[in-house]
Amino acid sequence: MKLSQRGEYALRALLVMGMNHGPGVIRIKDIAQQQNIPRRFLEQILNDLKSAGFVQSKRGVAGGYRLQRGPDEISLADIIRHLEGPLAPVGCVSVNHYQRCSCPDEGKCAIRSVMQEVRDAIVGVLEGVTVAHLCDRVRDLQGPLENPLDYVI
Amino acid sequence: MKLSQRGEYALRALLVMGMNHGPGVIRIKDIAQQQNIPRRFLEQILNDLKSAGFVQSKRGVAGGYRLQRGPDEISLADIIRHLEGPLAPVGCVSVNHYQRCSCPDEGKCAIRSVMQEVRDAIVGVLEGVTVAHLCDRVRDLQGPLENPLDYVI
DNA sequence: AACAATACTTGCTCAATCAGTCGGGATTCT
DNA sequence: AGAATCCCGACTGATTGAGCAAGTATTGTT
Repeated sequence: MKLSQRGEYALRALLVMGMNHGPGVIRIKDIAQQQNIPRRFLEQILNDLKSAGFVQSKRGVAGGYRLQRGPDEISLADIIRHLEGPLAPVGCVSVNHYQRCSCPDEGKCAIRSVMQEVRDAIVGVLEGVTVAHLCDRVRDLQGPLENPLDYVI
Repeated sequence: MKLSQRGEYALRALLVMGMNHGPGVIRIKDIAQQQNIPRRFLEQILNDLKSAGFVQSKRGVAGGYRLQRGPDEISLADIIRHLEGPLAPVGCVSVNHYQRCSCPDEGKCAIRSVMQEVRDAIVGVLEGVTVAHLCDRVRDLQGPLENPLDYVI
């Protein structure tokens, strides 16, 4: 029931890209500095997010990253599933990565039925939140600011 | 967001003890066989559960384990917290094992606010389910049986 | 008192995962 | 041509997970 450091960094990076979403790209270096993420590590992570189709990249001197889809089309559930694997606490209640467990009859397994509820609770939250929602929250939480670029994540 | 094998075994073992709750004890060997858990590994786990105060043991030839408190006094949240650490997906939203994260202002962190909801959702389920509830579920799920000892977990 | 069955303790292994680091290669703008 | 940037693969060092093994201590039975 843990989000890895890698996962947290990824979310933070995606949020930065969400806040600055537009035609242009953002440099890894900037994200790393702003969010205090080891640059080399972030490279790996963004590369991964790229092959998963969450972000696009542009190489060369004015290169960087941007979201591939709109911020409202990327749910946290999708992101975390890709980075951390199943959201379900045990494989036998995972919808997308089901894996049979060793109990004799799943249909009658009480533990499974509880874990099912846990899974649904987690997925319920994460499926309902997109990067765009995250951006809204940032704006809500920070209230009105002098400089609209002066936000914090 | 994962329950370890160890954790699953522990829950299964506790459930067996819950179903057979009474003055007597149950042998490790029996639990291990019934639930298909490596015996040596289960010894470790039960020992751990013992030092945590969930179960009692009796040594010697008619020895074994039983629940220390009543099945209705042990919540899954307690058990899992002890075995796996915090239920929260990130330390900065954990109530019992809070740990500051690297973001500049937690109060304004959008990711944190989502993770808070995830935590609450998980805790909401797990806090509400005790070993006794699990036992009820077993009985519900299995329906009426010839032999009341002939249940499955 | 001897024996057998049981729990207890300690220490070990082997593999996987996490959190990075590093060196260099490929691309693109100026 | 050169600098800035992303890209790729390998590597490390620490930690955790999932057990195994050998032997010790305790207790009931005979």
